[in-house]
Amino acid sequence: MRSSDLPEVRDLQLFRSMSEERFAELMQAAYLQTFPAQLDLITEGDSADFLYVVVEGCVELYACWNERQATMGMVHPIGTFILAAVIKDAPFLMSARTLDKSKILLIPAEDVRHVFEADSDFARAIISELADCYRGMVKEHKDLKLRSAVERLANRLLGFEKEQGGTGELVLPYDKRKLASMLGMTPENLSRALNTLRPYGVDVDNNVVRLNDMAAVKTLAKPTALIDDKDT
Amino acid sequence: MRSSDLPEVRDLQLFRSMSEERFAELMQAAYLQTFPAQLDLITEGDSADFLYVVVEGCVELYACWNERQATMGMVHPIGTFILAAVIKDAPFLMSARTLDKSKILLIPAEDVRHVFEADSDFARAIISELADCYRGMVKEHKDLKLRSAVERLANRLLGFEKEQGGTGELVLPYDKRKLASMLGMTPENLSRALNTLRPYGVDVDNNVVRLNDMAAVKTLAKPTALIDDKDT
DNA sequence: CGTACCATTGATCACTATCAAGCTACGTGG
DNA sequence: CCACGTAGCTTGATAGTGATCAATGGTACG
Repeated sequence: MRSSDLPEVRDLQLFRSMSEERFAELMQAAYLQTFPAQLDLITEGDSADFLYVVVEGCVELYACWNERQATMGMVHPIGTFILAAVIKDAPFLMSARTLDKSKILLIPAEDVRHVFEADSDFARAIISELADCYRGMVKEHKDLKLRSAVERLANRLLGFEKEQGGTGELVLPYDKRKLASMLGMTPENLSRALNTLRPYGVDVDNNVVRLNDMAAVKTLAKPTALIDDKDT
Repeated sequence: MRSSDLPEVRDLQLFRSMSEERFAELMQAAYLQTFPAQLDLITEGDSADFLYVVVEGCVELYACWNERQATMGMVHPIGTFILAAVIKDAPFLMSARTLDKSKILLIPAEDVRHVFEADSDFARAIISELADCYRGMVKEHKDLKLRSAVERLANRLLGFEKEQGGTGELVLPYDKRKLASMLGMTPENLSRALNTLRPYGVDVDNNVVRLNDMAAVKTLAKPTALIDDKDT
């Protein structure tokens, strides 16, 4: 791998402030690989051999316990996952699988740890990334702990609508089945929750949702920056 | 504040690897203050002026939304909180209040950010701390998303029993009311959940719990390092 | 054209929250 | 020392929320 192959990766917040040499050192041992959809990349409990960077496609993070399974998050280009496990050299707490055919960069964990010991700019970038991950997880936790299923759904719809341009219309970015798991409910329940929202001007046509009465949805959803904003 | 005043703080993982000068620099502007019980220290949404270190006592982290409230975690000596907000210079996602009378060290956020820019050892220590916080939150989230209330309770009891010496007996470290909120349920429900566990050899006497049949509880609780272990 | 998978709906059940009442322990003030 | 109020815990009754099971219809893909 040469660094020139991946300007988008070089441009990641995480790598932007590194020196060219360090970046080259990291990339030298890295693999860029294309995986088919629905392929298991890592399994929780395994040890962290690589840092993963999603370059194309989409990766689902999920967790299992006692035959149950829950989606913990989605990773889109350009994003990394399992940074914390790599840093701590600790077992993964989550599993990951491709959702679509995906191009993924694998950076040996050893090298990441080595470079972060040597390059304090990289160390600072990691801090920023980890702090973001932490705050994201806190928000997810608040969402689940403080809201009902319908409230979570309404807020998520508002979020999708905003990030898709604020046209009052949105496309569900995943299967309803996946979406349900993300929201911490069953597919049947998601179906009913969408019906519950119809009186609030929410019209569903397959994976297209129209929000005809944003005010009503917001009154129900009560979105707040401290849970629903990606940044802040 | 002089650094010699607080050997325990100096011994924190977070500060251990700093040079004496850097540590002195941090401590110079810091306040060590004693607060009464039930005092609000920070409110979610506020901006991060200080990094907090609990030296004595106990602090509850909690979050609110739409008149609802949930305990997000507890901080015991010697532990820090809201590190991520300080680093990112972002608003708090959680509120904090003292549970008991508590001695707390307040380090100006400005200084923390300054020192972490200058001292790469400190930066690395922050990485380790943040990674721990992140992984802790992932575990909390898995716990809530994958388990029922009784399962969460059973696992928590096993955790308390282990950290209190593994004698088969444990003292509930908080009010049942708080414990319920930590576990994501109502006090009434906690009461009933404890009754549900009686057939599994769980005897409750006020805040003392005896586990007379560890095997039975474990069969129900199915504890796993990937959710229930503090380390790993 | 059939198979497989997803989404929806209905019926039912399990779990959790809410509301109300009563109990106990504790601290205060008479 | 006792009466009282307060707060925390428990229990019962009930309602609400979400999960499970089963059946159906639609759609994509081979």
